[in-house]
Amino acid sequence: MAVTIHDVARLAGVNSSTVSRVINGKATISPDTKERVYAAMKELDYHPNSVARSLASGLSGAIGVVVDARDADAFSNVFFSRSLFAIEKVAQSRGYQVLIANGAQSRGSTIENLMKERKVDGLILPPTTVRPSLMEAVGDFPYVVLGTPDTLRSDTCWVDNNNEQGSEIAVRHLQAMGYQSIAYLGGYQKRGFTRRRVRGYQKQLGNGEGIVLTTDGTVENAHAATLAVLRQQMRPDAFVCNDNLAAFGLLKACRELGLSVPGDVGVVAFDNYPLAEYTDPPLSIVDIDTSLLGEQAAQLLFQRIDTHSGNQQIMLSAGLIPRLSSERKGKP
Amino acid sequence: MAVTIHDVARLAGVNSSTVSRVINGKATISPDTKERVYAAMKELDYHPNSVARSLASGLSGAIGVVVDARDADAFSNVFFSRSLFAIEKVAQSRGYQVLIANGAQSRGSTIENLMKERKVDGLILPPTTVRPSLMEAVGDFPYVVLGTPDTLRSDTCWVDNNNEQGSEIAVRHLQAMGYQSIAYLGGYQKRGFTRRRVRGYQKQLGNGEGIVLTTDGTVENAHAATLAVLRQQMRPDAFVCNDNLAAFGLLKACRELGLSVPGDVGVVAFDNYPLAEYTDPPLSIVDIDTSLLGEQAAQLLFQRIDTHSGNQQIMLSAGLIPRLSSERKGKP
DNA sequence: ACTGTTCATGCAAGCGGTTGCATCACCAAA
DNA sequence: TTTGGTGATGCAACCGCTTGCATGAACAGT
Repeated sequence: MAVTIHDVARLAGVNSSTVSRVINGKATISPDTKERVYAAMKELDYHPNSVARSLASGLSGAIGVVVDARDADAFSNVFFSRSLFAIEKVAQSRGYQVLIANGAQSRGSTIENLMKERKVDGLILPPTTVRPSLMEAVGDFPYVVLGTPDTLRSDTCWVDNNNEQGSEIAVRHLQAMGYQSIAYLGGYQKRGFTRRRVRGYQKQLGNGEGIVLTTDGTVENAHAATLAVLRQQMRPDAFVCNDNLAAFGLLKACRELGLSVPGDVGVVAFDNYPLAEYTDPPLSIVDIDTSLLGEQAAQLLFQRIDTHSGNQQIMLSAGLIPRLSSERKGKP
Repeated sequence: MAVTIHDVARLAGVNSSTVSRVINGKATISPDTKERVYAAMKELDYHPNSVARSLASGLSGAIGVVVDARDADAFSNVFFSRSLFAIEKVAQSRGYQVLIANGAQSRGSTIENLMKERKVDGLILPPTTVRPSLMEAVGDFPYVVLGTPDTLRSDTCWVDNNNEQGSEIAVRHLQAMGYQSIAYLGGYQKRGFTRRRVRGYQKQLGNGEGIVLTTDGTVENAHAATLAVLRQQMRPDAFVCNDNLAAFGLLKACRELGLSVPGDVGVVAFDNYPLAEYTDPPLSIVDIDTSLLGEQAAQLLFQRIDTHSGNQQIMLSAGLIPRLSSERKGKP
């Protein structure tokens, strides 16, 4: 049916193993033969069957990226999507495919199947999936966690940004701009990265200080929570927001109460969504280079696939993008 | 190394072909044998090697989703991400893997390689990739276009939402709310879906009417363009925006000029981004069910994979979600 | 001229499944 | 009993490529 390596070999007058060697370039082949083989391949429009290759070589030629997405919008999360973009880029440059799988909507164990059925040569996992039971099943199969796993083990390989430090620079910035009563808004405390952000916030403020407003992650919730707090006598004059959605809720509450941002209230939010620059006022952001995160994760994964070693933890620093929302207190 | 079907066969005291038949369930096997085989599989923790399976069966067990993404944020595009989510769901229910590939950042022809190297059994393509040259190479390989291809051919299978009708309901709604001079804001005219939206807008207005503001798709551009137009003597009193970003630019311009939205200016935008509900004012939206779009595309693709027939074009209608931004003219 | 290397290539055994055909036991119908 | 059918299973080829080992030619060293 399709053109095979044997057809090429026949046309070039050589053995199929020679053709294979030409394709893979890992043997000495006479220039003359090489040329004939290339000509034959071109003439027949030959494309090697990647499945047969995988079977013979024992490598699937794909890596898997697992997401823990319950609803459709989880995929549009910039963290995931930018990382994915970068991962795909690295994979493509290595001739690898990227396979995505939603860990949340499967019945069985997606991850185990992906590895045990040899569908992928390595995995990029979200921290939520990393539990002892899984780790046992995984064994020394190459994987990298995109984020910090809750159960820290020295043999787990991960890439994350420094959430604690991100909060610290946010708080420091707000303090430098003259804000004195800084609250932390948002996020499920269940999530590891949120806990770390809160910890960084508290650390920077000094012991026991601070107000942490926990929300369920929705804009409404952030709106309601801040509305309540801002009505109090001793209201905070600045907020570090766990994400852009929380900031949106906050901005809305400020508008409703006639509080000016900046001036009355300073705001810094995590994650540089495309729209963050265009809110009213533009949001100051703790920026995380999620592309770089993805790139590093992919590179680390390939290193592990190649060498079955290279156990590393990579922590990237967050940067601050100051915009109007955190301008000096009392200015307008 | 790994457990194979032969190991299972040996333990169960049968031939490997019997084990294969048990796994695939497409032959009569005595209950007794079946049980022994299952027991052996469980005992050895056997997982069939999907690569070997693919080779023997001639099916890769994966579908490919191609994106045309130049920058990292293209992946976070709700259109893409919600569709992808739905596609993955359908694929998973069929035991298929989803492989993503960026058509824009590859050197060679991603699409051709994906099919010719047998990496996928079918493809979901963006309309931008559908050119005659490719179609020839594709032959009768199963694929579905997610969007309307520019070069319409009756044998091309696609799923799209009705962009013309989307504009029409937007205009009709604004008219019903008392707005009289409605402009269309945004979008590269190069993109097919934008052209269709503009066409629908013009059609609903009647011949030759209307103002179309073309932008490069950025918020800045939309901002600048609307700022200029709104300063004119005879300014439009409403806008249909090609996307949420354009609406953001518009809202900013209105704020700066002291125009109230709604009241002075009415706004309806395409695409229901999560934040659209929380802008100031909340945006009225032409809503496209991208999840459904993805689901239909995947189902259609599987139908074609199964039967190599089922040539269809599916067009879904858009709906309107009225919010504050298009409230009655002159109200406040 | 003889032997040891090196280079280029062929041979054939896998990789781990699937599947058409053959086989055999068992049972019903003639 | 003979014949035909049917259900359960084995045999072995095959899917298309990779790779260790064998072979033979060419060449250099002595």
